Amino acid sequence: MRIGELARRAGVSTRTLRYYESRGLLPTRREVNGYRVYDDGDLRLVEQIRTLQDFGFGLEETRPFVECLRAGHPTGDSCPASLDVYRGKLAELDTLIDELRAVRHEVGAQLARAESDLPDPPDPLCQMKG
Amino acid sequence: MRIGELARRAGVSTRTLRYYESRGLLPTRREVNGYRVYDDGDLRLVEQIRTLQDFGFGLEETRPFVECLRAGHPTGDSCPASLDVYRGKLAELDTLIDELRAVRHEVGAQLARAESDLPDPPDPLCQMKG
DNA sequence: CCTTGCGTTGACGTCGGCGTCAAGGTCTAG
DNA sequence: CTAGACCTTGACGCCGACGTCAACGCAAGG
Repeated sequence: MRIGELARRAGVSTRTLRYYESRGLLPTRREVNGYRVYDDGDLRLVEQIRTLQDFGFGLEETRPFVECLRAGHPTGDSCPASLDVYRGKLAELDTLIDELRAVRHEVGAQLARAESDLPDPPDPLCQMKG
Repeated sequence: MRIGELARRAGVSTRTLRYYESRGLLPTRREVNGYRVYDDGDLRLVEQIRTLQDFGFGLEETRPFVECLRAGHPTGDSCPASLDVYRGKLAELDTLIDELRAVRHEVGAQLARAESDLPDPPDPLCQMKG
């Protein structure tokens, strides 16, 4: 399989695949003419990367998973290093969510205060008259 | 007051102030020699911008607040446009928080599954022997 | 021979909010 | 006169994950 087919099957662009390769996440096997050649294992690598990316992982954070798969393990998270990344991400998410909730609370309070200072323009069809 | 003093009092860099000006958020009054000149009202503008930025608002989102202040209103959120930004941000935060919680749930599940498949290396001082 | 559809590398563009020079002008104190 | 502390504009750098374009090679069909 060449880069175009892998791209189609993985649902990414060829540019993305070349970028992953430049980051050392994909192997660099070539045909005689210089074309990149891939197999189903490489498809799994890309799928693993995409899954994690969709979760908001940075590319570097996917590296342990990729290396785990390339080492022959059944899944990308069959290795301790991957689990550490999971744990780190959980902590990061917890922190972030807490911060966002605090901000949400703040903004909500500001909105409430501002709304009470400046009551919104009354409905013209249902205006209070006295 | 000139740019350096405003920067100190607002706790930002002069670069930041010039950037705000380039975005049309700060006025462009000058002394005879070309130096920028500011007053306390401008300090309030910068403080308003910083407050919102700390909440995660983009610069463009601070514009209604800034214009509201510059229009002479007592606070940046004394205008309907500002309230709309508040409301939009609240919706955005709610969506984002929900997404992050979903991701957190997913990642947590993956970690649990992977940990059960690959129990962590037992404590070397308390290793099971039989 | 020519087109079509693949592939290749290299390099610049994107987005936000500035940081960080570079090269110069202005004003004040000594 | 000079040092220094301030100011000016302009322009490139940064981060991440690519998009997009240029200019070219390779292979097959008509």
